[in-house]
Amino acid sequence: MQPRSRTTIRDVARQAGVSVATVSKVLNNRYGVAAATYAHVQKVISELGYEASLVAQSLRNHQTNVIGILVADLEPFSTELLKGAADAIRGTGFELVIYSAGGRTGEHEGWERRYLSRLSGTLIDGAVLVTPTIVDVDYGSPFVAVDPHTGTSTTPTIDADNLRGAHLATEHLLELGHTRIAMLTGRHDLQSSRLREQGYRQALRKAQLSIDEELILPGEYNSGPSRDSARRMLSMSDPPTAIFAANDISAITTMAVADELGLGVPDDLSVVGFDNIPEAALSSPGLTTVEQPIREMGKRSVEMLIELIRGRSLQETHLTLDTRLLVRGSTSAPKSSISNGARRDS
Amino acid sequence: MQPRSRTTIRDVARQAGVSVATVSKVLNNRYGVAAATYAHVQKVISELGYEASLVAQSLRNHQTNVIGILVADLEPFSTELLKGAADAIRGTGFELVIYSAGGRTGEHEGWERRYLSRLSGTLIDGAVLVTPTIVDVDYGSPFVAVDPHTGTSTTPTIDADNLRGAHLATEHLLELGHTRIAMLTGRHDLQSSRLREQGYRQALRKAQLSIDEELILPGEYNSGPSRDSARRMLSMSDPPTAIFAANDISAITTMAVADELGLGVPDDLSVVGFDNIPEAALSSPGLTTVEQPIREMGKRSVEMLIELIRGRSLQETHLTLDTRLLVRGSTSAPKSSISNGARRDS
DNA sequence: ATGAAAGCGCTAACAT
DNA sequence: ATGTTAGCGCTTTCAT
Repeated sequence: MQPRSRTTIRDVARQAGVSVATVSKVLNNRYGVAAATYAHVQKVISELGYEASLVAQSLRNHQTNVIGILVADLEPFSTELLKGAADAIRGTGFELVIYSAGGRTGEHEGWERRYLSRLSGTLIDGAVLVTPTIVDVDYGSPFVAVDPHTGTSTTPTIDADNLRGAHLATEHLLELGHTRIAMLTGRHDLQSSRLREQGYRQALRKAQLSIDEELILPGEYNSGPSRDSARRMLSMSDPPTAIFAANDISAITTMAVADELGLGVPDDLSVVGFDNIPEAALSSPGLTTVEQPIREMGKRSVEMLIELIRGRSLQETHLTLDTRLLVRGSTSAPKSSISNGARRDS
Repeated sequence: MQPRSRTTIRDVARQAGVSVATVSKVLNNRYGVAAATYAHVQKVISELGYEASLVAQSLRNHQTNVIGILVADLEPFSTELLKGAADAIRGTGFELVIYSAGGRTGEHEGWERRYLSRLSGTLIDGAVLVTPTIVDVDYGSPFVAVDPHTGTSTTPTIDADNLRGAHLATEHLLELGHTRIAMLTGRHDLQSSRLREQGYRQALRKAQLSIDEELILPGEYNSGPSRDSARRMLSMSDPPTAIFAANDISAITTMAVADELGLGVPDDLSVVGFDNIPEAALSSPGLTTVEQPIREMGKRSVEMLIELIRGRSLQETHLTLDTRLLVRGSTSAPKSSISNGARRDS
């Protein structure tokens, strides 16, 4: 019933009455095969439905034409990035395989290391690492980091202008007249998170507003912690009139919490997110957010990687893509702005 | 600067002053190694940061403890499914790699065949195939199909109760009093699509309503075609008061088109989708839809596959999971129901 | 307890 | 034009 094992090049050779070397030549379009033999071997190959084993080829050759992309988990950000990467791979002659650590990254600092060591040099020619924890390691084959944990390094890196984005978001709220602006921060181990908080602080300072540390609570880029923190903020005796969340997941969660507490967005509370994941446009009201060109980041990372694999040197090793503010319905002037008149003065 | 190539078992052996066989024994916790030697080799391994090459191991062993999941593209459905699969893999001792054909499946009927032939028997112990075109092939290693193109086969298959789901959706609209109910169909090459259309037709027939073929237009499970068809429907002289879309993407697109045409949902038009992708809850108004337990499908498919890999026989080879109607804000009684009085009579 | 050697499926250098 | 052979990194007999 079941064939004992997969068809190998030897099965083809035997069936065609030639040597394995000849079959290999046919497979790889090498010269030195008579036209008749070539055709005959081709015929046998398709009859048997034979495909060369990627593994055996990988072990033998050192070019595999496969690139890997490692993500910590499959959430909207990484999914969008994967789409961009998949787009970029088309027509390059490379194939893409994806490894997801399945959110277990907390358990192992350096989760990506194990994967990469096992794969590089053989199965894949290089890899894109999304939010890697370690970057200054020699993995034996080229790689590109997207939104890494640490800032400066010699590793080719792609990120978005987190500092400026956070600045824009906060300024937007300031311009609307808000003065009590809270922040839901991200994952402190990630550079992007630290920069977003920094941008927020800078904008407030620039506006001569004192920073109330009680209004800076952890969101962890995640729904659970964001829910708790949002609830705490909105239950304060003097709650903020606006919240800048470090990513869209946190922002959308915040809107849900506001709704549960009977607060209207944007009338009673303005909310700004960061990322512009597809869900941001669909929420109600639409979420004002800082757009990161996520797909573009995926695309660029693959392009950079292919350059490296081809042995070419990169024009720039650190690519920071622009962010921009996208105003939707979740922000407006605070109701109280009339009573305190703060904005009028400026 | 760059080490010439990756660290191999021979490097470890040389460095530790033992043979490769001994290193291999240490790696695989085999007996027959003195405690002192064991410890020493371990030390060298970690000093060198050595990890065994997956490829070489795969070639040698025939068990790899890696399972593959092949998707045609990364859209919300497959992404949710991947999450379910990633959840299920945890703690099983297997790893998961994902291959995305990147939407190029239209070009090659049987796209999955090539991948699978190249990988099975070596790199992966088995695979989950999402919406595969061909199913009755022997790929040399076990696989499970999710939502395949063809219906009956001996291949282990997972799908949801598409027929019943479509029936429920249509009945819901009928109960609300709609009589002009249009349908945006799916991809005709997929079984799920044909069953959803069939469920719709059955429900109408059961309600003694004649089926107006002009109200059945293609959506292709995709945004572009859905947009065109929705526009056409809603511009008719006698437009439908409700639309059942074969998936949520089509449904959400339909709502956007209604909005553009100045029609309110659900006041002027009721919309029902299918799938309950995360976006369905976020749209405004929330989308009434038929819930498919997508993550559960991913989870079950992995579980089935592991059973097969372990050589156990399956309790049931065709698993059809339940679907249920999820009523949100996008459906209501038609405004015209008062004037035509159709509902009052029933 | 340790090591030498064969072989997984394939390709490439080197015969013939 | 075709075949023989070595070897990619690893595991596993089978000697020692």
